[in-house]
Amino acid sequence: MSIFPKISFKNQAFKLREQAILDVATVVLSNKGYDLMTMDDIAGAVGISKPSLYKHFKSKEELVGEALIRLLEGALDYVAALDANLGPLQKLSALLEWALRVRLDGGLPFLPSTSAHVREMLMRNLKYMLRVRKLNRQLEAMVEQAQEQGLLSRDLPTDVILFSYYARTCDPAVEYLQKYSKMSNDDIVRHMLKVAFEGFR
Amino acid sequence: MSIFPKISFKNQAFKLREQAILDVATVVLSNKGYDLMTMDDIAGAVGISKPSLYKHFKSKEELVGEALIRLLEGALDYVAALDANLGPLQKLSALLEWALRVRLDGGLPFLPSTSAHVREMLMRNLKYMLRVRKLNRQLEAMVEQAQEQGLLSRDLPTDVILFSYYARTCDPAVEYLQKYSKMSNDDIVRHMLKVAFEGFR
DNA sequence: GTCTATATTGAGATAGAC
DNA sequence: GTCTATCTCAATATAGAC
Repeated sequence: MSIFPKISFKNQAFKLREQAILDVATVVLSNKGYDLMTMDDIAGAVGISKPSLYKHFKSKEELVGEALIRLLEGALDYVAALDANLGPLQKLSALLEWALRVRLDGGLPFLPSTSAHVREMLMRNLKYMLRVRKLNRQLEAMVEQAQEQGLLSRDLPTDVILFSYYARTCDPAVEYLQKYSKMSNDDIVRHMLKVAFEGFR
Repeated sequence: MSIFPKISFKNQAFKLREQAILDVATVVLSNKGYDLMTMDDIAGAVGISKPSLYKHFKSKEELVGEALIRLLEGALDYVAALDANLGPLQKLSALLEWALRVRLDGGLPFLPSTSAHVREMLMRNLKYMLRVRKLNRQLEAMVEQAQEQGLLSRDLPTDVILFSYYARTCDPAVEYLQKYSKMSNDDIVRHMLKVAFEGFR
């Protein structure tokens, strides 16, 4: 007659709700952005009260940080699961495609470069920065490799390519195409990849 | 002994201050974005009180709208002043270069696609939308011409190119390069143009 | 742990004296 | 037209009952 099962069950429910909160936060963030997202929005959409929400996350900043960390971990997992036989360019292309599809499905862009406040907040978030740096190291290595193999322009500095690559993961053209063109998601992804790697020409 | 000169002089000073306010708003907007920019910031930086600021602009939305309208008019003037002998691709390149330099000098990006609130506010701003549509018509014509002449990819739909073109004017890679690389502004512009038109390869 | 009700703060906007 | 002082309201965060 241990009481552990009950506690464990409660914990499990708690964890599940935590994921539900993060899911909601992700959608709201991607729709309204950080500043316009309110804790009332989140609590209301999840179907709990605000104080309960604060039992899970002690501040708005922490909540948003965790949502972004989960996203980064998704990216890191995706990279880790990539076929080791793929070349650096294929990996870069695959990850960009993944990021675009996540966004088209209502997910978040990496690196919300939007608000100075958000950037600053994330820079103070060690857990987040750890993952950013890990992902960045891997991407930088891929870009350098691809440049060495002549698959990416050697005329461009590595950081120009790398920053531009990040920028493509949050390219606003995606939302505009989704909203104002009748294109399928597959077509949007295909075209955005082409523009990123080949340019307008 | 007409009183007109005095009134005219006052009016002139009023107009001058209006420009000063817009200058300040432009810088603050580009640094902190819409949500973090406060009317206290603006009043403080201009050196006037908040009620005086509200004599010039009856709301924050109107102030920001006017700042963005001034920017768009700069772009329209720039396009109008372009050598008529230039081809469509050269014009597109020149305008993108202009936009990047404006931003590197502390100016604003076109189309602050950042916040849903800002987008919505601008859509309601007829004066702003009038200029957006005018600029958009001209750019669309250039892209179509360039595609017909085979200077831009004919595989890509026109709106993909057009939206991506807009996105390059507010590419966050610019700020990252400015902040984290030791590159000169000229080099940043050169590289960003190359990435936009030729892609990473 | 969950809720209702409330404290607190920050920022847009204005009243009213000069 | 300009300012000081203030209003108002929305949103983060919490106190306290159950």
